[in-house]
Amino acid sequence: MASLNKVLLIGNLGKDPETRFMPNGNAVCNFSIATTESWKDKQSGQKQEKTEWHNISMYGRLAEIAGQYLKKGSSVYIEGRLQTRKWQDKQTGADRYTTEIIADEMKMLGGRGDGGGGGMGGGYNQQSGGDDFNQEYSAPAQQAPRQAPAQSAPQQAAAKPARNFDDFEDDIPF
Amino acid sequence: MASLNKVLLIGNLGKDPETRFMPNGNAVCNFSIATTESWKDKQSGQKQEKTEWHNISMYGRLAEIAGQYLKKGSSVYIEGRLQTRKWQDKQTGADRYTTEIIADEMKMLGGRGDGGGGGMGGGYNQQSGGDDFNQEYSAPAQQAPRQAPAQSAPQQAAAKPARNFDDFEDDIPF
Amino acid sequence: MASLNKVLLIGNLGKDPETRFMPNGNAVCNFSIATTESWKDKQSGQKQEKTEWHNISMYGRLAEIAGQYLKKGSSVYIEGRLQTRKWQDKQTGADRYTTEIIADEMKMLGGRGDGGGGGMGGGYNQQSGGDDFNQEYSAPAQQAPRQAPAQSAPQQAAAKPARNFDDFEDDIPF
Amino acid sequence: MASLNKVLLIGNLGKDPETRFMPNGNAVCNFSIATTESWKDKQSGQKQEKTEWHNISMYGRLAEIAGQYLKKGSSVYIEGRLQTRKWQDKQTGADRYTTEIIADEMKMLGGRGDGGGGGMGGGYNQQSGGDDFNQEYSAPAQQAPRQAPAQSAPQQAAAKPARNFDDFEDDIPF
DNA sequence: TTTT
DNA sequence: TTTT
Repeated sequence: MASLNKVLLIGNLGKDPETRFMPNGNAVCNFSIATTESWKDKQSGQKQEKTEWHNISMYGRLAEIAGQYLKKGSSVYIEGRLQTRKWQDKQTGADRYTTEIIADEMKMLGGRGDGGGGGMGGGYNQQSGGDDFNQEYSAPAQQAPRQAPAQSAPQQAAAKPARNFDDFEDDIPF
Repeated sequence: MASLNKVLLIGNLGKDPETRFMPNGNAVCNFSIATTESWKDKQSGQKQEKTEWHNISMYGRLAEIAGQYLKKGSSVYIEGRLQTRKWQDKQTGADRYTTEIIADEMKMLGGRGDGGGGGMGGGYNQQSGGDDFNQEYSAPAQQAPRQAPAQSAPQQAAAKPARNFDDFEDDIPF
Repeated sequence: MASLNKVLLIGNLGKDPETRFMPNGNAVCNFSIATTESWKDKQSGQKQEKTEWHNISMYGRLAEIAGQYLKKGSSVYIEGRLQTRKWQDKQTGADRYTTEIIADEMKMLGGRGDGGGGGMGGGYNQQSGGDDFNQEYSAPAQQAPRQAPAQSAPQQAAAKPARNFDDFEDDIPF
Repeated sequence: MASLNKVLLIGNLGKDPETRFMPNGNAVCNFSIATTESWKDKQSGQKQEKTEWHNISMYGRLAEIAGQYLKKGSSVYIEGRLQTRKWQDKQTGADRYTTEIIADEMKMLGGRGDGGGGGMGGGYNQQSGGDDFNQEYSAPAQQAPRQAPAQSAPQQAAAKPARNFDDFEDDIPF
C-alpha cells in the first residue's frame, strides 16, 4: 500500500527567513509560520485562540525565492511533507527530535509584512516548476535532499551565494 | 478500499452568493469562485494567466454564514467534495451534468470585496463545528444532503428565511 | 488573514493503538503510523527508501473507533492538524517539544493487519459526523480539546472504560 | 491574493485507461475513477451509499505510466486541479461544459484490479519528479498544457507511440 | 516569533 | 514500531 505524507498550511512568518547556501551552491531556507485557530468556548461563551508554530524547510530554487521575497509577517501558503529529524543535545548528548515541514510548494498571500506591494500571489513549485521558470535552474538546486543534510552543514554553508539573487529577479512572474 | 473525495480551493466570488431556504428551514447557498493560475511561457517568456470557475454549494449553518458574510469579490477558502449532478435540458430533454463542490468548511480570507471590515478570518465547519457554535443549531440545518435535493427545490424555497439572520449574529466568532 | 493547518496521511500502524479514558468518560487514542517514500537515486540508479513516523492523537468518538478497529499493521487514512506539545524532561527539567497530528477524520484502508476481514473502509468524522452516527454520542465525547490536556491526565485515566465498546458496535457502518 | 485549486482523490478505475499520443509525442491519458461514500441514515438506520465518478486527465510521463500500469478496478491516489472544459454539442451546436481533474501526481494503491502483482505503490510526479526518473524524459512530455488541447487533438493522435513503452520499463521504481 |  |  502506497503512503501519503502531505501538509497544507497558511500562516504568517514570525521572523525573517534564514537562507544559507550549501557548498554545492544549493540554497536552504528555514523559517517558522504561525497558524491560529479561534473558537468560542461553549461554557463561557468567551472567544478562545490558540497559535501553533510550524518549522518550514525549503531547498533549491524554492529556498532562493522564499529568501528573497518572504519576510517577518508575510502570509504564505505552504505545501509539503512532515519530516522528523534526529539531533544530539550537545549538553547531555541525548537524542532529540524536531519535526519540520519540508516544503515543495509555496504561494505568497500578502498580509502585514507585505511592504505595501501591489500584485500578490503566484505559486512556486519545488520540482522544475512546469512552465514557471527556465530550465536553466540546474537539477541540484531543485532537489530537496531526502536524507537530512549532515548536521554540520550549516557551518559549512558558503559565505557567499553561489549565484547572485539578482540573476533570477526577472524570472519572477509578477 | 475506502475512497477519498476532497477539494481545497482559495478563490474569489464572482458575484454575491445566492441563499435560499428549503421548506424545512434549511439554507442552501450557491456561488462561484475563480481561481487563477499564472505562469511564464517558456517559449515566449510572456506571462500567462488562466482562470477557472468553480460552483460551490453549501447547506445548513454554513450556507447561512456564507449568505450573510460573503459577497462579490470576497476571498474564501473552501474545503469540500466533488459532486456531479444530472439534470434535464428543458429544451431538448437531454441529460446534462454539472459538477459542483459541496463545501463542508469555509474560511473567509478578506480581499477586495472585503468591505473594509476589521477582523477577518475564522473557520466554519459544516458538521456541528466543534466548539465554534452552540448546539442550538439544529441537526437538519447542519446536514448536507448526500442525495442531491429534488430539482424543483429551488422553486419551493421559502420566500422568507426560517429564522432571522440577526438571531445568530452574536454567535459569529469575530 | 485566516490560517490553515491541515495534514493528510496514509500509513501503517507500527503497534496496536493505545486507548485511554479520561475521568469524564472521553476516550483518547494514540498511535504512530509510518509513511514510506521510495525513489530512484539519480547517481547510482539504486532504489532508495525513507520511512517517516507520525504520532497520531484522537479524541472522543473517533478515539473509540480507532481503539476498537485499528491494530498493528493497519493501513489508515488520517486527516487532522499539527500540534506541538511542550513537556518537561523529568531528568533535567528542560523544556521539550513533541509534534503530533490531532486527527479529526479517519478511514480504514485495510492492509496486512487487516485480519482478513472482507469489506473495509468507511470514514469517521470527529465532529458529529453528518449522518454517520446517531446524535446520542454526546458533545464531550466528540470534542478534541484545543488546549492540550493536563500532562498528568494519562495517569488519571480511568482503569475502566466509561462506556462499553460493545454499546456502539451496531452503529459502525459496515 | 493567490489562489488554490487542489483535488485529492482515492478511487477505482471504472474501465481501462485510454492513452493517446499527440503529434509531438506527448502522451495523454484519460480515465474515470469512482469514489464511494457510505453512511447510516439517521431516520431509517439503513446503510446508504453514493458513488461519484471523476474524469481524470494526465499528460506526459505521468500519462505513460498510468497507461501502462493502471487498469479497470485499480485503486489509485490522484492529486491535481479542477478544470472545466468547454465544448460544442455537435447535434445542437450548443456550448457544453465538462469538469475534469488534471492530475499532477499519482500513487497506485493496489486493489481488485491489481492482477495479484506483488509490489505496489510508489508515487509519480508530473513535474520532473525529483529523483524518481531520469532527466532524459523531455520537458514537452512532462508538461500539462494549461490551455486545453485543441478539440481535434484526439483524432490527430499518432497511431503509434512516439516511444516504446518498454523503453522506460526499467526506470519504474519497483 | 506572526496575525486578527 | 509499519508496509512494499
